Amino acid sequence: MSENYNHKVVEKKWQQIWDDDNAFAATQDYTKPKYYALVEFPYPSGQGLHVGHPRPYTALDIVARKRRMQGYNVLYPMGWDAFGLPTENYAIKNKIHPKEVTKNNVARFKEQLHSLGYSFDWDREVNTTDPEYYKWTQWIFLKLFKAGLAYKKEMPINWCTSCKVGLANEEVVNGVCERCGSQVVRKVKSEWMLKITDYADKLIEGLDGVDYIERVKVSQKNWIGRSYGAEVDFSVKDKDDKLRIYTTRCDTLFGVTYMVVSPEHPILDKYKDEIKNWNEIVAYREEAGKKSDFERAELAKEKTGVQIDGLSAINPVNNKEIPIWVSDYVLMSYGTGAIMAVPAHDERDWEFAKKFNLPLIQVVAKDGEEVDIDSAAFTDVATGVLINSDFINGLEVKDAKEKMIKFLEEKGIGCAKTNYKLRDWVFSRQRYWGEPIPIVECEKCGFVPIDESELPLMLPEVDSYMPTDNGESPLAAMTDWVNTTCPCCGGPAKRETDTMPQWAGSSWYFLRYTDPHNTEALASKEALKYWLPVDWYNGGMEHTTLHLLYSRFWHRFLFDQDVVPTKEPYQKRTSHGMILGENGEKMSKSRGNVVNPDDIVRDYGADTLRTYEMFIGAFDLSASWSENGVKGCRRFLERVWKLQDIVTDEKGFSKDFETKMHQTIKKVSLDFESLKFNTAIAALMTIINDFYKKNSVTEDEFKTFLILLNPVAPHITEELWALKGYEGKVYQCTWPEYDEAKTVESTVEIAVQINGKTKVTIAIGKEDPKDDVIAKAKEALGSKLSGNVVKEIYVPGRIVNIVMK
RNA sequence: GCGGAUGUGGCGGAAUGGCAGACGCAUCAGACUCAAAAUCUGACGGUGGCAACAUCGUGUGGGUUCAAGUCCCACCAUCCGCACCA
Repeated sequence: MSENYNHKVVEKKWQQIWDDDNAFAATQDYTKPKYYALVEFPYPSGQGLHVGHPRPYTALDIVARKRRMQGYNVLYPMGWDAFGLPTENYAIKNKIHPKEVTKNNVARFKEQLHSLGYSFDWDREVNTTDPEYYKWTQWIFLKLFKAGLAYKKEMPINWCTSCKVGLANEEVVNGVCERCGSQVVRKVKSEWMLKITDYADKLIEGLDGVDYIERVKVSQKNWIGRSYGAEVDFSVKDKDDKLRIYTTRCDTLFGVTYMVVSPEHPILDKYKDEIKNWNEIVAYREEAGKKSDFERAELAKEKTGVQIDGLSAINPVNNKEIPIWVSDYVLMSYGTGAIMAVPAHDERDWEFAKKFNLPLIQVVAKDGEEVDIDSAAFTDVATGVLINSDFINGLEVKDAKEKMIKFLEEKGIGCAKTNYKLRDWVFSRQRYWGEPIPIVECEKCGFVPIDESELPLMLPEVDSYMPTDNGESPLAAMTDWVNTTCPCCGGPAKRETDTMPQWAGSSWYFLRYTDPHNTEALASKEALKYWLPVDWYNGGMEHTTLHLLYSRFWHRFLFDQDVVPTKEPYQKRTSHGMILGENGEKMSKSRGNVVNPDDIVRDYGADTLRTYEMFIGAFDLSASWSENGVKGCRRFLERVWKLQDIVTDEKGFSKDFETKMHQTIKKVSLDFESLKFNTAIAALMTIINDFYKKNSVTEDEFKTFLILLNPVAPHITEELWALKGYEGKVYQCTWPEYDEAKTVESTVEIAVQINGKTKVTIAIGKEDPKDDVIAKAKEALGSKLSGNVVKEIYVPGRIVNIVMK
């Protein structure tokens, strides 16, 4: 009889052996077929590993281990996204240098990951806070700057009152800080910006060539928010001036009954002396200015606005005079900050017009029939036909748009225009623990990049990391660091004191893994050419419009700069669901439902944790933790362990088991590829139950089983392999192939139905002719078969259905 | 409001249009044990029946089909994004 399964001894032993063997290092042999599997590197927080981390890590560990056994040179790396606020806050609170905090946290994380038996190539570990790493983050920034894609701009930013830091639009969720949940207010600051908007089209088009789950593609497209329309100039009456608007419905120009400008629109100040109700306008503007964009949207239920008394506009297509209003439903940050209002065919305009009693003119009719526009705006583009619109009358919306644009362009009063919801990326953070921005400001030369040879621009030691209320980075107090000379003219200059956001280091880390110790370049051309693109990248849905979009932007830029060989960084993107607490709620300290993976590894073992997290349910859906479920997986591994007692010396698969073995190999192989780990494990559970039923396992059946289970539970399978004295180690084995022909049973049990309802089952030969099967079925049905047979259906190897009246 | 996803036993979840509920958990019964735990064996959607069996059953209502959890139409509920984007 075998000894008991002692996971503590077994797991420690094999982790040591893999380390000693350097078993999972990617090789430099660029002639072998490669496979690059990637999971998002973690932020090494003080809390240590969360039970949610192992889900994606195990999933791709399974893929990586399987690919190695299939002969690929596999790169499955891990690193640390270690800059960031929590570390800095912890450092401030406990008066330890963030560097130290990071070091300790990384050590803890690494130990935890190690205890889970992942096949990461630790020789390629990267850390975004390492100067040898952020040297290249800064280098990329300089490239962006030199390409004109990084610029500094005075602008209202999202300011988190608690973190005391500016946030990117993507980091503001429901009007509060994505990280700490505190209120976000507007604050005008001079900020570094990255022109991600220049890449909007490329980021949309790049999605066509990659294999991302659909919802990621959809979200990114929506976030970029491209729309095709036209810009049209309306002249201001009695002024030599124009008011430019953006519209996606230039076909409705004849239906314009008024215009609306945003409260921040410059035309207001320009003509303030002629605006009779200036006081009223100023009051409205102040009221609107107090609200954040979010609040404006929140309070959108009721439209507000003020008519400008003293200014009016002329509709360029029919020269009609129309009033101009000010309202905060028009945003300065989108389009031109001014709109033409067509209340008959736009819901917002309709609402506004109803409230302020403005006229409606119907210019689009449903299939040519006028509709009732007093009860609702008519916005259906598909069935719309133009009316009351002069030269575009009778045209469908699509054609009317085209003709109108042509007209506008000929007359020089408008042109086709594409717009985006995407804003440029606010890249400055008023914090210490981030990459210094390698720019100096010279009184004479303006913003000047420091020389590449000066990189890395090291983060200096400071006395206090405390963020300041005045919105300046703690670095600003370091006068001897701040004051420098201009690389251009040699005169006095000041260093930029803001640092980069956390998203900087994570926007290119996957490139560094390909060649992490390179001191000449971010990675060698050969390494990049061989390893890129990442074949499979798994990460959280929450990064869809942040990290994933940012890194695609940087990568595409680096492609344009001829630094990287592919347009897109990731060939395939999948996403995992969250692991919730036992009560179905999100795990959190305050809810008291947090599970610590260390406890599970200690009590049940890493293999059990890995198996459980893969068995818990569909990979892309969230799943609730269940301690009983963990026990069930441990029980399964116990049964695997005891299998060694019934293994024989017999080679090959036993005759009656051949089909089952091939079916299982097929099922497991395919399921691992399509993230269906739960059904793969179920198949392994099923076959082990069958092993016990026949009460013996041949050597080859056992070996095959161990190899199939190995990616999920690597330690126990290696140990059993060694205990049996089989040659080599499991991770060095070749992944078993299945023979399609042998997955098919020669005799099958099929259902016999009458009118679609199963009555009996019969065993038939797979190749039996229809007549024989029907005859057999009728015989089995016996007396149940009474009445007129209308139709006899036989789907080979599947089902018999007798249709009766 | 727009977009996306989900809806199947007591629970987590399986099902290329072809025997709904694989696999696991929980529960119950039996074996082993002085006893318990562990382990092993068996039962396990509802209703009726001692039973063979019958009948209903995959969010709701229609439809297509010999056959629908699966396909089509219309709804409902929950979750997640986005949200005055002209």
